[in-house]
Amino acid sequence: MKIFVANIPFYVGGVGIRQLFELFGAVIAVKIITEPTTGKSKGFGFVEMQDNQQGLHAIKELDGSTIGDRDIVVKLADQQPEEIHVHKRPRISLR
DNA sequence: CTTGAGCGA
Repeated sequence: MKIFVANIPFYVGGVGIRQLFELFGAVIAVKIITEPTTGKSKGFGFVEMQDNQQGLHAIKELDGSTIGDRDIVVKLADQQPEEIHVHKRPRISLR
């Protein structure tokens, strides 16, 4: 499941957020949105978690929690991944 | 552009 995280302090990067969510389960990917030019964090990002239950649990526990000086916002992302089938076959293309 | 609402290329 995909999770939207906002109000992240600018000095906090992907690793920090990852560690936070790994407290609740396996994290597939973390993406902090950054300014392409400067590379500075926009203060929000996305976390994708393996298990939906753990994801919901993470949202429940982490939303409103405080990192440094800011209360972060954690909710379900608008656009969820296509489908969560455990048997994701690799897409092979031979050249 | 020493900046804080919002959902990414």
